[in-house]
Amino acid sequence: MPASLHKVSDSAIRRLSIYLRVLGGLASEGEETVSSQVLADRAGTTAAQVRKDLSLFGSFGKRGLGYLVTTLRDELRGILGVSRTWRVALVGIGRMGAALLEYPHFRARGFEFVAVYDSDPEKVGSRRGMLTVEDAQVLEQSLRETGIEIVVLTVPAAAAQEVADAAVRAGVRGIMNFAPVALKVPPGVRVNAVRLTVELEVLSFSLGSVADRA
Amino acid sequence: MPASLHKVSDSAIRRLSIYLRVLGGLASEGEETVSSQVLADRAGTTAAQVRKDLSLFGSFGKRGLGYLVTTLRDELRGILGVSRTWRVALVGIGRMGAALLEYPHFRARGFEFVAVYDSDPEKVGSRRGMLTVEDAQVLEQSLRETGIEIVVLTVPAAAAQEVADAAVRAGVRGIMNFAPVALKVPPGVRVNAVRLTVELEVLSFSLGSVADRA
DNA sequence: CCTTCCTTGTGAAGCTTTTCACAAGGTGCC
DNA sequence: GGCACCTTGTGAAAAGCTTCACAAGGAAGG
Repeated sequence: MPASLHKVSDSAIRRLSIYLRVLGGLASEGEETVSSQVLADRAGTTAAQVRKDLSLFGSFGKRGLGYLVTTLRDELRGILGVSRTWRVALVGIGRMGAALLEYPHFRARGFEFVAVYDSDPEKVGSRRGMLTVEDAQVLEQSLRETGIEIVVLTVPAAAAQEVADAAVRAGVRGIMNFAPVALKVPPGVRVNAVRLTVELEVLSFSLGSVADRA
Repeated sequence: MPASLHKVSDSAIRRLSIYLRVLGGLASEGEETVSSQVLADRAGTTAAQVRKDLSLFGSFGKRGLGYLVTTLRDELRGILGVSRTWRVALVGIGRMGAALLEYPHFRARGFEFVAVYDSDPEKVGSRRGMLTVEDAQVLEQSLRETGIEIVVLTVPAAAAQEVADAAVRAGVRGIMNFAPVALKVPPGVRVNAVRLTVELEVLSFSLGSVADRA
């Protein structure tokens, strides 16, 4: 029944991450068990979907009772790979980059920024909280030396591919890309794009057509 | 062949938005025509997918030639509802809110912030660029009066549902939600969630399993 | 211990989305 | 004007994802 390597869909993983967030909330409310129905309600999906998603990785529930909140939370952490702390680098420290650097939920969930890069000489050398902005020119070597595996990209679109290439050469395997371009990376490297304008345009489309759903 | 009201999938709309962005780039490069293949490459999808997506709304191409860049761009603007300018309100002006307020791509694509709200007395009354932060208490009435239809939510999770309820009462029909909670809204109101932590956890998962794709 | 009730895990069905493959239509060169 | 070549639009097939429905397992109370 476990299926660690049977390919699991992206949307299933997204939901697991959401379940993990919900379980955190339930745990701090003192709940000990939770049914797939309640989990689904809080996560914005259906009970069947929750059970199916979880069944991709094992049987975590108790029939007649539900799931043990903290146990399931720990299982999900293991599945998602967030029992550990991930060291993350930020490239491009504009307003968006600065906001992400301080974004409390990242650290709370095990993602810690340990390096910041920018190509603007005005910014290089300045402090950002615990960190000093490094020159983007040293990015490749610096990433390689620190063994950082995840990079968050908040650079202008024109620079994004170049930075991504350097990061990949340095051994980075995961990129969270805020720049509005489709990055080309070799197999084995995963890019997750955050397209803020797209999200707004989807809203715009929905508001335009009269028919809609909740 | 046009299918304005045949339900169109969310992912198709997301891709249309991406095509629109790509077409903007092609236009400013002076390209006059583009094939589905080139459009697909730049958008990170396949030629067949591009043609299928476009065919949902009409026949915009010329066989043997491709698509006229500016014409298709204008068609997509119409389809997505961004030929007009959308007046948008921001609720919650922390670091993330401030970054979004200045995010250049929003305005460039026709989304203009025209109001900012926060519940922190320290912030209420302060200026943010052209705008003055208003008290979240007046949000409902103020939104109603200005007829704003889209709201961007960057408030703490605990406050999000309450704010969303007020916005909905004020006639808002589209919400871009950055708070890590699933909002409950009535039919006819559309919520688009931006889950930054989820995106990182998807990366974490991909890096954990050895098998991976580009 | 037995009965009743509840909730999971999961094949199977149903639905949606993507990919395939090719006829049809149009371009541009000769 | 004709021919060779290119690219779209689109049914049909394939793949993927979600929903359904229920047997099986376990809890709780009497």
